[in-house]
Amino acid sequence: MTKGNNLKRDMILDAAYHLFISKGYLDTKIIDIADAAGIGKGTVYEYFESKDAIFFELFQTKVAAGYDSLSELLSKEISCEKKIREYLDIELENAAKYTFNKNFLMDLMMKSDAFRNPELIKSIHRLIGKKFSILHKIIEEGINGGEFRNADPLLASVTVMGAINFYISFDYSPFDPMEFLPVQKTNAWNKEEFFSLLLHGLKECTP
Amino acid sequence: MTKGNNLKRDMILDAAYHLFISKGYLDTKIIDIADAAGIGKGTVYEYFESKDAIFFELFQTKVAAGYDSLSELLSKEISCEKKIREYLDIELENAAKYTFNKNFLMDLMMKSDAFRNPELIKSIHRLIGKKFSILHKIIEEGINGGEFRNADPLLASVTVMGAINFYISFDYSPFDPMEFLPVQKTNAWNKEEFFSLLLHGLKECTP
DNA sequence: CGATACTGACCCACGGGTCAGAAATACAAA
DNA sequence: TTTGTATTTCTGACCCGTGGGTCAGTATCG
Repeated sequence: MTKGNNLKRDMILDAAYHLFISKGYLDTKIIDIADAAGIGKGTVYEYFESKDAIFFELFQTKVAAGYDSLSELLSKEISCEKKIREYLDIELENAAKYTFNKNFLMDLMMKSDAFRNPELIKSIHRLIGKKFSILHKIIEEGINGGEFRNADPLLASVTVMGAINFYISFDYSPFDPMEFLPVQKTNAWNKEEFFSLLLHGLKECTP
Repeated sequence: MTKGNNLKRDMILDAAYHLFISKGYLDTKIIDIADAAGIGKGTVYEYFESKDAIFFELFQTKVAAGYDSLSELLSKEISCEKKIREYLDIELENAAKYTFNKNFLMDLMMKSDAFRNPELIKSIHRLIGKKFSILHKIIEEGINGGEFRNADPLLASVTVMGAINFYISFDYSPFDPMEFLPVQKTNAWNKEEFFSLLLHGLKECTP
C-alpha cells in the first residue's frame, strides 16, 4: 500500500470521484473504479486500504473543503440578510461544482451510519453540524438584532436549511414534475426569487 | 405461495413493517422478518413472492393510504393559507403515525430506483407527484387569487415542501445539534411557529 | 392418509479484499 | 550498450462473508 506513484493515485481518486457522484457510493464497485482508471482491481488496493478510505479522502478534499469559507461569514460586517445570501451562494457553488446526484447527497447526509469507518461518520456529522450551527448563529443574530422577525432560531434554521437542501437537490432528484403538472423543472432554478421566498415567505406584506 | 392463513400473513407484514421503519429496507433481512414473526425463513416465501413484494404492499396500505385525504383539500371552501395548514397537518399526522426513521424516508424518497420492482418505483413517484402537485395547485391558487405574494408557484412549492420534509425528518435524523449548539432538538417541534415561518419568512413585516 | 403448512439446510450471485506470480523498472557489473 | 539481478509495481484468479430465494423433507390438519 501507499506506493510512490502519486499520479496513479490521483487517477484512482479522480475515477472514484466521478463514479461516486454519478452512481453513488453503494452502486460504485471497486472494479468500476479500476476499469475507469485503466488499471487492475488489485492495484487499487496498492494505493488505498479500502473503498471507505477512498471515499473518506474524497469527502475531506472535495466536499468538506468546499465549506471552508463558511466560518468567515460570521465575522463579516454585513447584514444578516446578506450573510444568509452568501451562505446560499456557497451552497449553490458547491452543488454546481460537484454536481451531487441524489445518491451521493443521500449517502452523505442520511446513510452516514451505513459506513463502518467511525472517522468518516464523525467527519460527516461535523460538516453537517458546522453548516447548521453557522446558519443558526446568523439567524439568531438577525432575530436578536431586530433584523428578522421574532422566532425560535432553531426552528427558523430548520426551515431555511430544509428549503435550501430541497432546492439544491430538486434538479438531481428522480422526480419529474412534468408528469403531474404542466411545468418545467428548470423554472425553479431562480436564485433571486428563491432567496426572496426564504426571507418573506408566502404572504404578501399587508400591515 | 399465497396460503389461506391470513392471520400469519398479517403477522409477517406487521413484523416487516416495524423492521422497515426502524432499520430501513436495506438493513432489514428476510431472516429478521421471519424471526420477528416467530416463523421460519421459508414460510415467509409461502406468503410473499419476494422482499420487494412485502415492501410494496406495506407502501400501498400504510404509506400511500395516509395521503388519501390530500385530494379533497383542493375542493374545500377554505382559504389557501388554511389549505396549506391542513396539508402540513396531514404530513405531520403521517409522520407521527409511522414514525419514519431516516432510513425509511431515504429509501422511499431518494433511493427508489434501487428497487428492481418497476411497479413500486412507479407508485413511489406517483405519491411524490401527487403530494407535489396538490401543494403546487394550492400555492398557485393562492398567488393568482392575491392571497399570496407574487412568485413562481413551482419555486414556492419547492421551498415549502423542502422546509416541511426537513422539519419532519429533523427529529429522526442522526444529527444532534447539541453537539454544536446549546439548543435542544425538541425545541424545534413547534407547529404554529413553523407554519408562521412558512407563511411570513424570516423578515418582519415592515412596510 | 391425502392435503396443506412449515422449515432450515442448501444454492448461488455478488462484491470487497487478498496474494502468488507476472511485468516493469532500476541499477550494477561486464 | 548489454546482461543479470534485485526491487517495485501490477494483476486477475481466487477467497469468503452475506443475504435473497429454493426445495426436499417433516409436521400438522381435516
